[in-house]
This record gives sequence, C-alpha cells and structure tokens, in this order.
Amino acid sequence: MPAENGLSESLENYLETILYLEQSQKVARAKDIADRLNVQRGSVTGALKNLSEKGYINYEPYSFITLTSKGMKLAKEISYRHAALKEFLLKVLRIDPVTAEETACRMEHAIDKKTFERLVCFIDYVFTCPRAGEEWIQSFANYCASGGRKQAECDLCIQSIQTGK
Amino acid sequence: MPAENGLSESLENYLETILYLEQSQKVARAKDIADRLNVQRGSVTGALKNLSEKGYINYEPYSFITLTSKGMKLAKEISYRHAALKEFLLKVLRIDPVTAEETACRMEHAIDKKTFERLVCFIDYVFTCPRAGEEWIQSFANYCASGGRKQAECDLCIQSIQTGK
DNA sequence: TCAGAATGTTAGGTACGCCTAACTTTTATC
DNA sequence: GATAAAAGTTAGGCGTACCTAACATTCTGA
Repeated sequence: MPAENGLSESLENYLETILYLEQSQKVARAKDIADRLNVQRGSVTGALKNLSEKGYINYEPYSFITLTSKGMKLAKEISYRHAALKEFLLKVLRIDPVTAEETACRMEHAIDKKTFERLVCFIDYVFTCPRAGEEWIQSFANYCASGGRKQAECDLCIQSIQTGK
Repeated sequence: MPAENGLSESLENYLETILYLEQSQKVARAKDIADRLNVQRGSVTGALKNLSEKGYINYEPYSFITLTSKGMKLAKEISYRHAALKEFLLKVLRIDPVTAEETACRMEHAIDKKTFERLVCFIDYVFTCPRAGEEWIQSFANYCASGGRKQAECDLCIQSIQTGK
C-alpha cells in the first residue's frame, strides 16, 4: 500500500525515525533506529539499502546515515502529518495522549496532502474562531461524557454569547 | 500491521467487501470480490480460506460465501468506521467525494474504537451545536479558501449571533 | 443435453518486511 | 596496539499478499 510518495508504511516509518534521530542526537545509528522501531538490527540494513536506492538517504555500509535533501523534505512532511493528526486527536477530540500518539502513528500513512492541509486549517479554525475555541471544545467533552446534549447547558451557552462573552 | 481485531488491512477489506456484496446483491461471489478489490480471482481464494479459518466467513470450495455472525459483527464495525471517517472528511473538512472515499478507505484500518466513537460524537456535536452547524462549517470553507481569518466577516458573524440568529 | 463460457481453484513465482544466527567491522579500554 | 564489546552486515527462513497460467467446476443457452 504505497502512499503518494511511493514509500511503504514501513519505509515512511524508517525515514521519520531517521529524521528524529538526526535532530535529537546529531546522527542516526542503525542500532537506535532498530530500538525505536522495535525491529532487529538486521532488518534495518535492508530498509536503509532500500531508502538509499530510492534516493532518500546517503548510505554506505559501516558509515553514517544522513538524509538527502529529498529525504529530508519527505521526512518532514511525514512528521508534520503525524504532528497534525496527533494535535487533532489530542486537542480537538480530546483523546488520551497514549492512544493519540499510537493512532496518529498509524493514520499518518493514510492521510493525503489535501486532507492533511484541510485538517491543519480546521484545527486552526477551531481554536481561533470566536464561536468555537477552547471553551467550545470543553463543551464537546461534556457532551461526549454525558452522552448527548443538555438543553439547559445549551441555553446558558447561547445566552452567554448573546450577552457578550 | 494487524488491527485491534487481529486482521490485516487486506483481510479487513475483504470482509468489508463481502458485507457490501451480501447487502447489495444477496450473495458475495469471488469474481465480484476480485473486481471490487482490484485483485485477481486467484488471490481471492487464499483470502477466503484465511477468513474462513479465522471464523469470519462460511466457505466451502465452489460454494456460496456467507459471513458468520462474528464476521458480520466485525464487517459492520469496519463499515461504520469507513462511513464515519468519510462523513467527517466530506461534511466537516469538506474534502471532495473521491478523495474522501479513498482516504476513508485507508484510514479506516488505522482508527481505534475509542477514537472512532469520539469522532462520531464530534460530527454529531458539530452539526447539532447552535454555535457550530452548517453555517459555521461554511465559514470554515471560506476561511480555508481565503487562507485565513477575515476580521470583517468575523465581526458580522458574531454580531448575527448576538442579535439572535 | 452438452459444449463453451464463466467462475473458482491450484501451483508456482515475486516482492516485502520481518526474524535469527553467524559473521565482519568499528569502537573502546586496558 | 591488542582485544573484547558493541554495532553493522549477510544469509537463509517465514508469513503475507499479490501475480500468472493451467486446471477444475458450474452455469447457460442453442
């Protein structure tokens, strides 16, 4: 199930991990990639060769791993997708952090560019629109928890807007 | 990447397709499954054996394919996930129908039960909350199209709420 | 009814993505 | 600078999921 960029979900994860390691510890070592992705060291070598052949990383056996500019671009895209999805799950849907992280991790490979951009825009809209915002999301949480609309709360809410928040 | 139910993305798609065919044409035939999933007839046989072994379908060579009750339950869950995601993409994010369908198809395997339920709740909230609704979503579309907030529009919007919509 | 068409199955092949185990290279330490 | 530990690679294996081509069964209509 290759994404828009032709990389499998697995390879996207390798690329994302390499970017993370480059940024957080200067270099990406095969051992650390293996640890982060919960795979064996041997599996990493194959993936690195594959990414190298496709022009996403610079790779020579027993040497450092670095992202090419093409790889960097894509890795950042994947990271952004991950971050946006997580933000939506966390701040809008109010999913717990652990589930949000896991779900974002799986969904990031399924979302296309157009939808990603819309989602980013939506998150932005929700938190800047005076009709929505934190308070509105908080009401959503209550709505969810109580299993439906409470007319009384709803009336109060509308009233408070009409009389000037 | 097996989902919460232990089925691969591929097998989830087979199950979903079988449900669709059962509902729309009484019986699910291997040929139709193949056509809908864009795979060859030979590939379907293997998948059917697999689903049968796992107890999701009743399958005998050269015979009808039917969902077991366990299979029906799971197939409906997958369908609901698909439908909810599509609805969100279509009605909230206002993604075009083709992209929405394709993206929902990929995302449905990545979303967990908790997140799915929250999403359903959120869609519901958006369209029933007096502070949000169709009109609010329409403003989102404008916001997206124009690349940001227009203070003038925003003022008018708030005014219209305060003076009673 | 029976032959050809349509449908379904089997067998063998490919690619991916992981594993383990053995081996090589690099590194760190004495 | 020799050597042991750590890191990296290679080779062979497994399961999934697809493919094609050949073969088997079922359906259909003259």
